[in-house]
Amino acid sequence: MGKNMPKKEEIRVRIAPSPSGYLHIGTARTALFNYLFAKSQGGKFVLRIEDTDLERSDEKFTKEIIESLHWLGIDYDEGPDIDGPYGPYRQSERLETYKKYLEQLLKEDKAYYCFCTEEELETEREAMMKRGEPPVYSGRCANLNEAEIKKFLDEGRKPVIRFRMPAKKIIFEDMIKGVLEFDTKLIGDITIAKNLETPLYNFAVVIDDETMKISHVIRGEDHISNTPKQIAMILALGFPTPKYGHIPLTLAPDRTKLSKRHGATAIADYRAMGYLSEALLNFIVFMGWNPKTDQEFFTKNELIKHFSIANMNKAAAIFNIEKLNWLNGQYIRKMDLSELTEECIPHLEKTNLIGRVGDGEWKITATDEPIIFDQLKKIIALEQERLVKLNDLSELVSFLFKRELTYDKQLLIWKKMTAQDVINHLSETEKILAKTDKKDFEKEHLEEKIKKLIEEKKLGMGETLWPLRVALTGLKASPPPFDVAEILGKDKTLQRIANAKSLLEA
RNA sequence: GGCCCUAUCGUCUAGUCUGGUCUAGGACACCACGCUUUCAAUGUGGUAACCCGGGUUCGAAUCCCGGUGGGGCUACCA
Repeated sequence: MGKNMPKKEEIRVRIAPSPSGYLHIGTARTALFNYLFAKSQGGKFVLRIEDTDLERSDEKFTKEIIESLHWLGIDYDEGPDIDGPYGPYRQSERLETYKKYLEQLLKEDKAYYCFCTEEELETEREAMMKRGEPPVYSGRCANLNEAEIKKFLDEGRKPVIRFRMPAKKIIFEDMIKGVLEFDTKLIGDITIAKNLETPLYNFAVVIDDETMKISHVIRGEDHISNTPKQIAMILALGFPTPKYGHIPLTLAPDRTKLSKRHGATAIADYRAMGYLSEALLNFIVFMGWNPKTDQEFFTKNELIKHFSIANMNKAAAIFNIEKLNWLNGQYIRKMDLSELTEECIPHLEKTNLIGRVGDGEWKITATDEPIIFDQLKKIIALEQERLVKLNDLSELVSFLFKRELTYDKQLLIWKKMTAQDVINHLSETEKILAKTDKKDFEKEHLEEKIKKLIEEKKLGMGETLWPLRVALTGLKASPPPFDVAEILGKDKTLQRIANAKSLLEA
């Protein structure tokens, strides 16, 4: 490499959530695309916390955002908790910087103080809309003289700072949407700060993106209309313009912006429901992007390898939970059993089926019996191919943890059997099981024995297996009886069969 | 109201730039069948879409124009 080669401009992108709520699906998706864009090109991804609105910001949300991002594996290179060369990464800690540029703009007469009250502006806007005009600021305070200013100040009015919007066409090429054109006359002089110490969004973004050397601004398309405002300020400040890419929004099934009213919208909600982060990531990326092949499963590294912003869609996508569920089930099935068990244990604890008594030791809440990891693993194996999301688990396996099963005795009866038939069939299997050694109480062995019995005595599969299964589970849908018997163990298995028989006799 | 974005199965989408190979492909969901003691998983098959109207062209999902639908923005929020 020649020493005189110009250094290639570093790719730096960011997400800039405001800590006024949990990390939202939409924000996470924007973060993912930024992350993939950066990582696929050796760039840097930064997290910036936009907490200029102190009223609505809360540190607990900053923490939560960081945690959710971490859980998803969307790792940033610089952020509030990972220092870098362009920090600090919270807007509330960058006030000096904004002030400096605010003063510059004021001094150069590219911004001015506006004394209009919110009420005055409101009525003005309404009137303009009524007349079918774009609701732009009238410019009433654009050229105030000293006496007028003094008068307003004496009235006790608190001014805001407005940017003097030059009248021009602003054209930029969006990486996703193509060439976009705006007329600033329709925008007018926008407010950029409440005062020197409290900048407003559009201004703070411009300063931060420049001072953090952001090369590409990739964000939701709800920001398209902010872009000309920001470019106008960039031009006034003499900054270089970053490249823009506006990604389509994700919508709820009713085609409106995803919100609380539609149910879960926070990443943390999905985590709590037992969605796997890999599945969620895989799902989210497919709303708006696709590899142009039939491949549907992607690891994070594969995504990095295959991602291209040119493959992004232009239209909004609707959040389809059915597909997420399917994907999550697929990921669960492919998961290593020990790992899956680790993930599942907190859900069993949360529903109080088991309680932790020590390191790697639990006890069954209903019976006080101890249970170890390997036993839990067997239980998870039972449901691995049935699970859609982890918090469905407890309901599926609770029959294993109960002291006694309660169910309708009619459930024991297979098709046209009589109660006596069922008792007889249960007795046959009971005999075989009673003769089986405790250490041979293992599903393959049991299956072999019982199927042999069925064949020899011509008992019928359904007639034998259905009552047995119900006796052991109390459920009309469950895993096979052999698997259940192994987990239950000889004593409980026999006990449950006896219970079923007495239930029928009653 | 104004400005902007957008439009292929119910949903996610391929195909649109470079018109014919598209009687429009894949996936989810749904339905049927097979396997099966039940559920699940799995296998096979099926239903299902180019928003509408003009134009250009031998030929349009693809190009052009006009509608319509959906979405976003229009704050002293971000």
